[in-house]
Amino acid sequence: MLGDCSASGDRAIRLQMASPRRIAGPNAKNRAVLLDAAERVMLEEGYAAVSSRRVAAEAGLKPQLVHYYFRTMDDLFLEVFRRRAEEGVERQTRALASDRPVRALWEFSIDPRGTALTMEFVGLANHRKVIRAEIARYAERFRMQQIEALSSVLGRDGVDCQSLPPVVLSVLLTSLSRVLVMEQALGMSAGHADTVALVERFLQRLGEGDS
Amino acid sequence: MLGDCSASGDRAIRLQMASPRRIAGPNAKNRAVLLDAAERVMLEEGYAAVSSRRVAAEAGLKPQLVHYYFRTMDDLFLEVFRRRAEEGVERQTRALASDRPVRALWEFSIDPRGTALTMEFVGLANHRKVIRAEIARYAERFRMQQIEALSSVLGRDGVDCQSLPPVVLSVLLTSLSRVLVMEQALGMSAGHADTVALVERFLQRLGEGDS
DNA sequence: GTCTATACTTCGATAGAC
DNA sequence: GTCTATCGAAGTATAGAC
Repeated sequence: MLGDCSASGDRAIRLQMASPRRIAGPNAKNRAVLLDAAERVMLEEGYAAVSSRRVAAEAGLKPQLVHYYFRTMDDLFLEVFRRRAEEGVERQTRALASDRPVRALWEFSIDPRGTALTMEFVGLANHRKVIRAEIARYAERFRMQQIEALSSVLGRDGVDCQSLPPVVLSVLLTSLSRVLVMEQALGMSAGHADTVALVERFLQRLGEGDS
Repeated sequence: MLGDCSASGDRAIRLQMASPRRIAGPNAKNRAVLLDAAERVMLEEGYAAVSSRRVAAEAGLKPQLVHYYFRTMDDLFLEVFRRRAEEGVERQTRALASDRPVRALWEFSIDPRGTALTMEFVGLANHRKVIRAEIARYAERFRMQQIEALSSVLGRDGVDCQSLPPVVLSVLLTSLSRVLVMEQALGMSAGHADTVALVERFLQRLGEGDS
């Protein structure tokens, strides 16, 4: 009768507590198509617009397929996030290893696309704890990486480490870039040019002036 | 204090192009109840959770009543925003008029509740242009007010106005407070204490040290 | 002036057909 | 291994009863 559910040959433990429904393998072609579509919708219309139906339409697929490739919408969000976060870690690693690490970091941070997506995820994190945990994990990783790199730079270039600890510089650069990009999205620009100029002067003091 | 929009009598032109459906007057008691409920939901679960059903449940009313008091959900969002924005303008005016204006401004900006709500609206603004326009309008108003007040303070206290123009200070304080609050919401704290300490030192230089 | 009944749309998710 | 048919809940909004 009923009892014999997931019997032999399937000792595999169901880590995902939920349904035994079948899901596509991680390398299926449509997975990437859907991830791209979700990301596009998220950027253009905000996370709230990312529904299975909307994403499917964007990808040119049937809505139900979203649930074949991703068990839940949270799974989809998580994968969109992880993909870009991993890419971000790599880009930041390269930036911090360059000959002008602070400038490279700044230019990387001020890139609107990355920030816009991040802001969407931060919004999403407000009411989805799985997402919040994942974002926090990566954000701390980013900051630690920055602190480490900035420590050696600030020590080397005769900047007063007392009045500007590396961790504070990290917070400052992150804050400025985030808010500048955010305000630009709103159509604001008051004070932006002057603020960027201030950062440029600081970079020059570090010997990382504009080439 | 707030723009008491839909004026008296009924010569009032239907600016809202849409339906002639009847709507409650602006002072009906349940309006405030619903606005409060919407704000609470927005803060606790994010803007995406603010649906007519959810808000009604929070307010202890029937879902359809939301549409009696507010023609559309956007109208509801706008009124929640305007109410707090007007209050914010007043609070900032008082802060900037105090004997330690920069400190008062900083403490006002770093208040989590105000920032959290603002961030929700910024997220919402990504895909609702009516909201975007309204937020931008108020944000510029806030900044202008700050610049004006900071100009006299910076001039007065011997801070080098060349290297730190008032508008840049405004952008800096806004950015720092926004991001600090945002990160706190994610459970992050790395570098926060040090950053706050830096701001404190700056306030001291302005003669606005902690009493 | 205030609220109810209800239409119509879109949502996430599952079961089961190929 | 891949996709379709379909369910039940939740979404916005309107028309009309009290």
